[in-house]
Formats: sequence, structure tokens, C-alpha cells
Amino acid sequence: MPLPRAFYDRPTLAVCRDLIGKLLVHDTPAGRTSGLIVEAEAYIGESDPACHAAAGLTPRTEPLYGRPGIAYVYFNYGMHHLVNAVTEAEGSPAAVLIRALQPVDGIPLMRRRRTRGTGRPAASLEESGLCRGPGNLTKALGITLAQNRVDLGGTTLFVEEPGALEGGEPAMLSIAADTLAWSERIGISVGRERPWRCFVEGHPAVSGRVAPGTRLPRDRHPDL
DNA sequence: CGTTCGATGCACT
DNA sequence: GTGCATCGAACGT
Repeated sequence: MPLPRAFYDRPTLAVCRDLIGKLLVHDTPAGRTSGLIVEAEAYIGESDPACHAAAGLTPRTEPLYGRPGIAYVYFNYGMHHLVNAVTEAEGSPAAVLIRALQPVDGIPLMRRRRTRGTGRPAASLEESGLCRGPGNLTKALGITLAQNRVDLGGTTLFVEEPGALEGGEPAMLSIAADTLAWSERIGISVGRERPWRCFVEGHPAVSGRVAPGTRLPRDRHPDL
């Protein structure tokens, strides 16, 4: 069952934190791909210089101003799609960028998508690297601009509480409470000082080189 | 290890 | 024309 819209109709940092450990699912004719969210970033309001809404309401940023619980997908650097979950009340532009997943369903399909077009053998891609980084995970899940504005409470692209895997073992990874941490956001040129990136510390699928300077444990966040 | 740099499309100035 | 919420190969320590 997808998470209800009310989940997204909350302060963005709380949504960002609570998305960690949830399952992001994309169903396509080629099959289902899914993964547990292990890294996400908050982009909040027109006063956040790294948020696209800093440019105001434009055709591109319109989804950010829309209903909470829809996807905001955009194309960037000429080659990567990035997927966000829109948060907070309608008219209040904010979103959470999904940056990394631990693959769960459709791993062979993820490998085919990641190596499509490249001459690279699919076997060379480690499972933990399939959805490491926001551009990589959209490629592995087949998310493109066609998914912009889709309802994340719908039936094709959605987020849900992880259930048990087929083997009976829980889909949960080792997210002990004290391994959830906050840091500065990655890859932006402005607004770096805000510690609005949430991730599972030490998880192999988390992107980003070394541990950035700030590191705050779960629920010890100054803005939360 | 580390850093640099090219590939590439689109929104906005 | 410029600047990206990127990635990975190719270099230099």
C-alpha cells in the first residue's frame, strides 16, 4: 500500500527523515524494480538557494508548488533524470530528492537498464552500485520526465512501507536508529551550509565520497 | 588514494 | 550563452 498523501503534507525535513527505509517502487511493462531509500535530501522553499523554487514559479518548477505526494522529475546535466517527492502544503514549494536505494526487486532489469547503450558487461555492476546516486537510481528504475507529476500514492510509481521478502525475511536493512545521520547536501554550489541530507551511515549504496563535515545523529537536527 | 574533465539537454538570462 | 540537485573515465599523487 502506497503511503497516504498526509505523509508528504508535513515539514520537509520530517518527510526526508521518514523516507529513509521506505520502499520506492516503479512498475513498468518490463517489470517491477524497487529499492529501499538509504539517502535523501530536502529542498525547501524559495528562500533555499539550492531549491529550484528559488527561481520562482515557472513551467519547470510548477510541480514543486503542487499537491504534496506527487513526483517532481527533471532532467539535468544533459543526461540524468532526478526524482523528488513533493512535500508540504500545496502552494508551499518543497521536495525531497531521492539520492540512493538498496536494490530489492528487479535487479537483473536494473542491470540491463544501467548497461544499456554502454559497452559494459552487466555483471561488472555490483548490486550496491545499481542505485547509488540520483542519476543512477532513475536509470535503474526507468524513471524519466514521463513520471513528472505522477501521484506517488498511485499504482505505477509509489512509495510504501517495506514488507517481507519472498524468503520470509524482512526487507529491512540494518538501519539502527543511530546509523541515521544528517550532513550537508551534495553536489550543490549554493546553500551548502544547510544540513539537509539524510542517509544511512556506512551503507554501501549511499553516494558521496567521504563523510562530509557536519554529521548529526537522528532527531538531533537543529531544524527538526 | 586524490582531483579534473568531458559528455550532454534544458530552463532561464 | 550560461549554469546546473551528475557520472565515470582518466589522469596525478
